[in-house]
Amino acid sequence: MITLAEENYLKAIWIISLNTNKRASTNAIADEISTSAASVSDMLKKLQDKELINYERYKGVKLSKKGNSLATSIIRKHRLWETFLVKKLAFSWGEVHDVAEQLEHVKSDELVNRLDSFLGFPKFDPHGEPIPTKKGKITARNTIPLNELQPGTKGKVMGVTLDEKSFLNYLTQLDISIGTKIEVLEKVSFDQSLSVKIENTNQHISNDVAKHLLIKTK
Amino acid sequence: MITLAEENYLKAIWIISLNTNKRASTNAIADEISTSAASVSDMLKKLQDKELINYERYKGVKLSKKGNSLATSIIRKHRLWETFLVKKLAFSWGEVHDVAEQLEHVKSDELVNRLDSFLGFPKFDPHGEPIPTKKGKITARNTIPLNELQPGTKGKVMGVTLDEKSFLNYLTQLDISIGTKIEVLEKVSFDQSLSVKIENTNQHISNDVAKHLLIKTK
DNA sequence: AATAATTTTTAGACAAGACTAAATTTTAAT
DNA sequence: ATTAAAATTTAGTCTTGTCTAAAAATTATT
Repeated sequence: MITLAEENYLKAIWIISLNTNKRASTNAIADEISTSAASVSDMLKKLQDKELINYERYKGVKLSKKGNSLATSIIRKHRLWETFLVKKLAFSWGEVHDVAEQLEHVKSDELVNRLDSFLGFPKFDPHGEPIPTKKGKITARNTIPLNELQPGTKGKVMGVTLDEKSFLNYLTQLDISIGTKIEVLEKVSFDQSLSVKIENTNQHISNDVAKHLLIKTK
Repeated sequence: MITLAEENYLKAIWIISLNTNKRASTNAIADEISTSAASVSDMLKKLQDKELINYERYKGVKLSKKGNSLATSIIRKHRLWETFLVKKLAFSWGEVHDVAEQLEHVKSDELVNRLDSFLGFPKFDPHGEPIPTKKGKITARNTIPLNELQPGTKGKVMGVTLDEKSFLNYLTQLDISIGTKIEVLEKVSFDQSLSVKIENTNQHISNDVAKHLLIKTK
């Protein structure tokens, strides 16, 4: 049986590996999970014993096949629940994360699969992140971060890559959500900030915001 | 902050007090929660410190106002989730208990209230048990256990008072569910078993089964 | 290549919640 | 009213997951 704490570690390692493609370091995990490096070290040993990760002292970790499939299923649950909360219970973007963080740990394959079916087997969650299938397959997104777009390009917002309340609230303020049409007008080379047209009104946004917005240019 | 274990204890005490109307004994709690009496003793002290119960050594416990309101909200969550599972995800009676047992511990008032609204503010769960409102109000049922009915009486099954897989599966086998019409034909005084007519076919059921079936005689 | 800085691990404690065995209190039975 | 039985509590351990401080290993810097 896998514990709640173990699940959170697996998820953290999964997320870090996704963003960096390297072995996850002890400190990175400690950071992701908001705990001490010592606690991480302890836990890594336990996960190693259970063969959920591939761990060498001082060298960081990688998920094992078993560990990866478990982590993927947690991500699947998290994103399905977020979809449920937004689509069915009318929560807004910013509010769902904490609740989904709890719901993702409910253990029942039957439940997840029925929820999946109830939602119509969605491929992406409300943030635009792909939802792994029952078998662990993840649909690739053909999108590009807004900050990499050339001036003059038009596209549609397909997702975000940062799940933070303050960020999502700011987007709401800018009138940006999934599906919003956006056009890059000008790029300031000094600070990489962008002038953009959002649904016919001009706005100026920082590179920090732009890099977390996923755009499909068709 | 209240822990998961504490929530389970409060719920156990709530359930025992409901059935007996007396102070809950240490052993009864240990039984309900499948743990040792020693563990219960330990926990009661902690709950006392938090003023969630009213506890005197060797005298059993009663929920405090605060404890009762917390327990009620857990029951509310449990029954709302069971309703969701059956009504929206098409689970059957017998399957929902274990999953609801996990879901009831998810912490978010917003979630519960939206779920309640999504389900149309149901007053009873799939087993016929009343669902406490947001304010803790519990609708009384005007029903009577089947074993207390006189021969010749007709009624409708409104609920069950035992949430056990084997029991619920047996009911399915007998073709009994919420809303089923039932008529008491004869009562065997030796073992209190009953001859009943269920949707036009005659069946014979034990007192043990009958006492857990709630009937509305109109 | 030697030293400094950083990262990671080990050692030792602690809190929550559980257990078994033993002691104590209450209740039942003679 | 004693004694026997049952219920409850206390004492002492154990596991999980966390922490701080100190030690060890790795990486960076001069």
